Amino acid sequence: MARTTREHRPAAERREQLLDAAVEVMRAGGVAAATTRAVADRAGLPQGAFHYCFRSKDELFGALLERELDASLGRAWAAVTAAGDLESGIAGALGAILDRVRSDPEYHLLTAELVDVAARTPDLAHVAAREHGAYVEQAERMLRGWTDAGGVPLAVPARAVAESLVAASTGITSAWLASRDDAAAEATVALLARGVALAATPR
Amino acid sequence: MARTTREHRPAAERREQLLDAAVEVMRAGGVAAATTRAVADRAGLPQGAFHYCFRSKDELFGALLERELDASLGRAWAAVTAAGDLESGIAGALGAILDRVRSDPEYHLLTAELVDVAARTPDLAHVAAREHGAYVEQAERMLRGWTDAGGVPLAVPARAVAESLVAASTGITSAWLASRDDAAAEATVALLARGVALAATPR
DNA sequence: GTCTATACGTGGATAGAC
DNA sequence: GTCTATCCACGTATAGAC
Repeated sequence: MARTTREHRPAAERREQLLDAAVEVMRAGGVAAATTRAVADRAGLPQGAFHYCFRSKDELFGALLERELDASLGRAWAAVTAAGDLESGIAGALGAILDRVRSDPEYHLLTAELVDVAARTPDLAHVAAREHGAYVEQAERMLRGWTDAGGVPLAVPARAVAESLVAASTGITSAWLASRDDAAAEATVALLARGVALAATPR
Repeated sequence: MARTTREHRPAAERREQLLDAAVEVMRAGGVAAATTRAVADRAGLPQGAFHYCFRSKDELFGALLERELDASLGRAWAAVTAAGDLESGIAGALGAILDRVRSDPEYHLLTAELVDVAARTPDLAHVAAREHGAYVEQAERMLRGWTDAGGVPLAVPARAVAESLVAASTGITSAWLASRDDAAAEATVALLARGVALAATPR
């Protein structure tokens, strides 16, 4: 027998429910699949619920973008702790990111698509830019952690090295997502790690 | 006064018209904006014309993907001709790609989105993979051209260097598309070019 | 072969009941 | 605050005129 009434829950909780559901729907079918109906259905809510949690689909989209990118950011360079020399530290970091992508390709395909869409949408462009900046900053912090502790001096600004690492990780990631070629990805990790380390260290 | 009849043109020509129109529509509004109506309108054709040129929207999408990626590929590393040493050759190549992206950001945002969508779509995943492979191959050919001519030996397989260059160019491109930071992008080009050259050359 | 008119489904959003 | 019923615009595809 169908339940006629539904438990009343605070709107904030419903929002989270809907955001979770949106991610699930998008994982399976991409951004285009996330209609208000599909998202609400997945969340086990009536379609109308959508519009008293979010004013519009665009608003959900913005909220989703911020939440997922922040979450993704938090996990990005986290796995990397210690490092012997600079090269193996960088290789470890790039390898860790690659592993995360390999363990959940759909999710990372989704975040890539989200960033693309955000970069095009005027209201959301700043989110993509801010996210990129935060990503670089985190890489820079990681680098400084190593250099301060291990006494490895850099021949170039840490910021520039950080930018290069972010570019490298993005490139490696999207190459793997397109080709699914493990060997090539690992070779690229090794070569770029070696290269960045060499270019960043005084000779 | 409205023209009541329309000139009859061969279907192949209509297809090109529609593909051109699809690119224009997508540049402005992303992949999602490319509805059959919008595309046909932009091409100056009735909506129904769509369906005797393409069996479905998916078919247009596949055709578009192949055409644009092939075109993009043809232009990718073409600007680079000669090079003094390996490092400046690589820097020139990466810089040329960055310039192309800067001169037409919407278009490159679009190709990025197209690749994302293709990678997710089962029927189209092979297109993304093939494109990536072709891209690497072209970079490898460029490298071989330099090494054969200039007598610059490589310490690692040319293929691995090529993979790294493709990853680097992708990463640099998407960083710039997100941040629009010219200085950072140029610094990354320089650092990665230097790094790849150092890592690829016997020490 | 080319084009028009139209059917049918889907999607976003709202008004108002509970 | 929560939910239902419904509106209207849009999107794809087809049937059939020219």
